[in-house]
Amino acid sequence: MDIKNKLYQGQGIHVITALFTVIQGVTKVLLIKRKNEPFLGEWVLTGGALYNNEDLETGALREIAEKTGITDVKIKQFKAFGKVDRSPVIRMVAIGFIGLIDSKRVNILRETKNTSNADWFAIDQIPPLGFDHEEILQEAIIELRKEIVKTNILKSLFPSGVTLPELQKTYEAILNKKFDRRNFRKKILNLDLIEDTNQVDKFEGNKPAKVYKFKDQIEDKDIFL
Amino acid sequence: MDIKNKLYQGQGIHVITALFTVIQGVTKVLLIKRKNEPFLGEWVLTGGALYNNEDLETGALREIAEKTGITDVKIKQFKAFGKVDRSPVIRMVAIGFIGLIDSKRVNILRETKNTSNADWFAIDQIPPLGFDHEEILQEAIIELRKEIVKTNILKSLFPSGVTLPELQKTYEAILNKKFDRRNFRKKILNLDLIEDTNQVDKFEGNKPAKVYKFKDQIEDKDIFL
DNA sequence: TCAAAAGTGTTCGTCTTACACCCATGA
DNA sequence: TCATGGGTGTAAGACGAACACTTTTGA
Repeated sequence: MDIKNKLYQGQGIHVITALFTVIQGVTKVLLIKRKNEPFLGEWVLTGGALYNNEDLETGALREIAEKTGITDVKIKQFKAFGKVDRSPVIRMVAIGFIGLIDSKRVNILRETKNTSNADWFAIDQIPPLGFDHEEILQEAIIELRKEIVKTNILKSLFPSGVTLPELQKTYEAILNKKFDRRNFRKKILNLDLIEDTNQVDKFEGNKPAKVYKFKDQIEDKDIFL
Repeated sequence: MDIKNKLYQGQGIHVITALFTVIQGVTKVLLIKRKNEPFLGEWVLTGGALYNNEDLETGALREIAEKTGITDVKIKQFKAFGKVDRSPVIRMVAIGFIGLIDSKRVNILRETKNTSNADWFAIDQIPPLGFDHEEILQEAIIELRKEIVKTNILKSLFPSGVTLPELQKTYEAILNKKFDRRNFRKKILNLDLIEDTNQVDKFEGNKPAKVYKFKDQIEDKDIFL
């Protein structure tokens, strides 16, 4: 390989995470306002250039930690984005991740060295985004919907456990669909993603709900049986 | 973005395809013997450096065309591989693709400018591979198994149609599993991937089989109903 | 005792699995 | 007419959808 070959010289890698949360039944994504060129002043997803000394996931987690202070997110790589002109500076390929965090755990850094603002936006009320982040976000939403029915990715949203009614509201928010309570319970328990703790969650004035937690390990289902 | 920053200067992108075929009930992958450093003389998957003027898929297809002469393969991006030390020259991130081709259509170029040999290898008899291609191949096999039950990716293997007994042998080879003939028919037809043509395929000495073809468009199934 | 929210079971239709016989062809 | 391989149906169990009443709690 000739590292001076003009055909492929001067390339770079982005690691970009669509970081979701669910607040009061609304699915939201964290957006950051840029403080530098290119796309100065525009909103983008969490992310940036991958460093030479870190793996893809490590880089994505570093960017998340810089913007949110959160260090224990589960993220999942879902697709690479590499249109020739997706970045105006040099040829950049973006590796896209999704992740979920409990928004109550985050104190969003409103201003950092590279960003002038940050906030949660409902996924159906997204402003114009810089780079190709609108495309990345749309694919991220699809991936998120696939992941929550197959993996324990929602564990990051409920680190201390969740009741089935809460969980149902979360699924309904992310999938944008309503479920019958009885059928939801059967289905979600059949997915083998969560397990009963022996605690109950007391609210005022109504029957306490059982608390479940996401398993640490999910076994893969057989395909095509 | 400071393009001279040492933290992320001097990166590059690989596009790598695990190109599969099925020959007489055996799933095989195309491997190439390298003629240059690094990994001179070692076997690797089809691929190479992405050029600055091409999208990811375009680059992967160019590499396939250079090695096989085939230009109408369906490929699917499935994962990026970015361990810090996966390439010994400069920091390279690989974008992994899978694809299928009918081996009868290929005259493998045994010798090209960059490669000294090329051949099909059964996926359970793979020699040591250069770079991180063993890892890429293992994940590619898993992806292939998922794809053939959800998409028309097998269309490239049977451009002129296929009978159900042929198709069953193919699924059995790729999934490494046997099926009951009657149940296989029901299941595959239910997947809505193929449709009846009104032709039959005559062999000698037995009942002619109906010919089906893969649809061009597969509609996505609802998740979680 | 009431309001609010959680918990639970049954029926029906559809899909999954296991399993055996008939059909069309060329030799 | 026979050997080879292709095509089809049915019964039993599992899963998905629709649907209503009972339980627990605090006010």
